[in-house]
Amino acid sequence: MLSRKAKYAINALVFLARENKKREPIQISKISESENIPRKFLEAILLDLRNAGILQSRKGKFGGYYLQKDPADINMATVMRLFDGPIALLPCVASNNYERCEECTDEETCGIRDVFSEVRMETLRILNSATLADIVKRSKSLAKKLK
Amino acid sequence: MLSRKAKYAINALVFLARENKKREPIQISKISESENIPRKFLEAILLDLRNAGILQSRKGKFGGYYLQKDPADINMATVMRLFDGPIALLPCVASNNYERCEECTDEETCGIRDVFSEVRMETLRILNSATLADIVKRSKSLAKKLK
DNA sequence: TTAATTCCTATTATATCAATAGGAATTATA
DNA sequence: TATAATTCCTATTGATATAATAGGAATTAA
Repeated sequence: MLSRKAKYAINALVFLARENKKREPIQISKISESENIPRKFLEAILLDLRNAGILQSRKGKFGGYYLQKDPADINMATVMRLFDGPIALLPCVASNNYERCEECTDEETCGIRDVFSEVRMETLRILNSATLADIVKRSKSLAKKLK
Repeated sequence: MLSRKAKYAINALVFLARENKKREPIQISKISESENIPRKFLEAILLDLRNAGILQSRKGKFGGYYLQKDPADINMATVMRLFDGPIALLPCVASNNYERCEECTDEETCGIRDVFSEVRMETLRILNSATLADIVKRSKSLAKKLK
């Protein structure tokens, strides 16, 4: 499961992509209320997103947060890695944060690794192409279907 | 990432599928040494697998554990759920353990949910068909390629 | 009776998660 | 320049999960 941090981050980002096309500073409290995220917790999350170069901020009165990049250039894999670490389910199939499994005797012929490497590939295929823009589009398409 | 419990469980099961076709009781210490899993920790894991109906045990002298079912009928999704809970990355896309996301206002048009529902489907497609038999086969096939 | 084993409960140490608290620093504007 | 509104930053907390370990009861084969 995603941590709450990661889920809240995604919700906040999608909110900004959808409601703040002009990229003006939006206050934490505004996002917190709209997306039902505890105020102080969100504060820490947005700070992390800023330090990662995903959000920009303006301090002081009328300050707030806005997207630094185009919504089509921010994807779920990036956000998830930031808060929850590697996407891979085993350290030995991570390609960013690769680590050998301590208990493993022969990585090259490991059938378990083979399976989880496949899982990682498919998961990344989806998460890399799931950008904020894509998610907003999906929402609209779902809303259309319903009416 | 999988917990160590889940990873150790998988390693132990694959070991039994590969090395114990006759399904005789194999002692904890044997599995522990072969697979480099802490003895006492493995003990608890095997007990869980037995309580879940995946392993059988015999007590007393010459006792031990062996597979209860055919290796083709034990898959990764089942084992992972047992130790690490739902496969889904969001509670709202789990179909076994479904739960509404507290903060969510409109599940039906949620683009995030749409993405993670896709991830879950693809992941389960792979994990459901990744049986112990399949994994042993993959190992052999990898070994063949290497020589 | 004994040795070898699983079974079961409790305990521990560490880390992670989910959040809260409080105040410093910054900024717009009246 | 004073003030109100905000982000920035560090520390703390309580709860839960993780990764084990300990010790002995119960069971079984010989």
